Amino acid sequence: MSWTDERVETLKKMWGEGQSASQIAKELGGVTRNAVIGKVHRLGLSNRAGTTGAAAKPAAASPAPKPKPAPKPKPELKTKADAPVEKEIEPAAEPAPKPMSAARRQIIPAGQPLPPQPSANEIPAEALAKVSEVEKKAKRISVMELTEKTCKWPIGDPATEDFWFCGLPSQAGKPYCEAHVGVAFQPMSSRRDRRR
DNA sequence: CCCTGATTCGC
DNA sequence: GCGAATCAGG
Repeated sequence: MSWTDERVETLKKMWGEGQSASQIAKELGGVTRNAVIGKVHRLGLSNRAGTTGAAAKPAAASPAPKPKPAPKPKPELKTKADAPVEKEIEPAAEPAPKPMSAARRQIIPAGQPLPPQPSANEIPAEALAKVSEVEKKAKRISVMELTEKTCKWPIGDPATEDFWFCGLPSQAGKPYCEAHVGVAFQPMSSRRDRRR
């Protein structure tokens, strides 16, 4: 497989959405995550808004600081009719005030306890914030799509259609993604350390 | 062991 | 330019 325009586009899009290299590779097919990562680097778009595994690398001590300008403006591509090019979503910019749709707007019914939904008890505000942030990127997968490797954090009210699972990649063994593990497994004494 | 991205280097 | 192998880390 070669990096056609389309494939590169998909790569950019997904990478921008925060998808992992392996997920992108899987989506594209015919390539491994290494290929994806390699391409990402060659394209100059490496760092994203916070990665999981090993992001920031010293990159050795190369005395050749290469600033990467290359904004790479994209010339308008006009074909027959104005095809709805694409809806580039702004990467981690601002928190975007909850654009909740009417459906999702549904307020929590007082009485029926929602799923695990942390009783907002002693959960660190930052953790909760992280969760709500993550929920925006959630894949919204159905129960059928859950695997050993997807976050099984339920979002919404199971009694309505307004329900889905996070679906983001879960970490080894754990049933939830990083963010949800944070609020799911609160030791006993909430926070303690904090880095970054 | 699962996963993540980063880097290297032969092709 | 490409990407497997390797590295480094969670």
